[in-house]
Amino acid sequence: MREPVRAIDLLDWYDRHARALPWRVGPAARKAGLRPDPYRVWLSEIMLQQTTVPAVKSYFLDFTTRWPTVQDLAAAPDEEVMAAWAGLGYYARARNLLKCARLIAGDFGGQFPTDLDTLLTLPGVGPYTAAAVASIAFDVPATVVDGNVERVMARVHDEHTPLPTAKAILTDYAAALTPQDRPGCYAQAVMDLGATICTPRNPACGLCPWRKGCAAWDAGTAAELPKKEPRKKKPTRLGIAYLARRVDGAWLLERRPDKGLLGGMLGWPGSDWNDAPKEDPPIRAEWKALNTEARHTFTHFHLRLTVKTALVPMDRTPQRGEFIELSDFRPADLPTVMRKAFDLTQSK
DNA sequence: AAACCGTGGTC
DNA sequence: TGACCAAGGTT
Repeated sequence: MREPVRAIDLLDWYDRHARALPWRVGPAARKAGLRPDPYRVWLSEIMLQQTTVPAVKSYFLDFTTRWPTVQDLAAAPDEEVMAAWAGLGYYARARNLLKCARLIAGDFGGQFPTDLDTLLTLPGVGPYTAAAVASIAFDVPATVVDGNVERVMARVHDEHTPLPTAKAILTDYAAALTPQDRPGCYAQAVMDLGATICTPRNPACGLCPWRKGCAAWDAGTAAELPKKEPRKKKPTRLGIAYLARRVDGAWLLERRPDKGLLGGMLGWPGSDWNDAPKEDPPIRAEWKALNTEARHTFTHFHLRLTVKTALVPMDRTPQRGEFIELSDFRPADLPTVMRKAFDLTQSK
């Protein structure tokens, strides 16, 4: 007979093994009555959407240093925030981040709502993030369901239904376990368990506080759960990027429209990305293709980008984009694919 | 409701 | 190289 899985056992484990993270108030301090700043909880949760903890850390420190409060962030210019987000990916998050910050600073008097329904109305805040903010910042007993929780629940219940079909049942399992006491610590504890013990590969079941209640442990199936529907193969698309350098060192760049891929970000003028991209240089010049192409993989396709360069005189006007002075140009402000193209012009 | 939306690490 | 994976949300 298997023992029941209980929140209290996970909380005891969390009290001893909680990860120290820049946005986290640890279990001891929380027991003393401390809670994290809701602004920092919200900001970290947006950054952590489909993004690893190591990738987020430096961005979180940079954002909270430059914009310590939601009012500071709300007052920041769009371009500065987009540049600060560059490299983190999923740029709609940054656009929604600003929308949300301005909404909170304006309509909400600077205070984040504490209830799920209101949180869900905020741009960029879905079921996971609403539950995370409610529980972690306010100790509302809401249930977080992220990839970690799905994996832990699939294993505890030895659920073989593949995702995403299994999402609803796994959510029910997770909700049934959420305690009324210390829901904020509990939410972080399940995710810590998934991140450090109940990992996708080679789970450390020997160290798991829930092993005695885990159906997959009994069945020996932990490592193969959760099941997932097979993914589609990514097609390869081709493209051309035009990197024009003016004789004074300025670079020709173009702000991308808010909608679509890399929306709102700075980038090199270029062709569409498809099977047969058309030549469409942004300024009259002698273009030379580099011998190496920039390769980059997006969420749903591979890109092979031909990089063309040209040196142009001071008095020539571009048809698209605008020249940015060398002193104002930082490659780190570009999304990664654009930075890769730039890096190719700097090598050798 | 399936498709779209980034990136870096790992195996 | 390539496939998989990571604290999802929007349309």
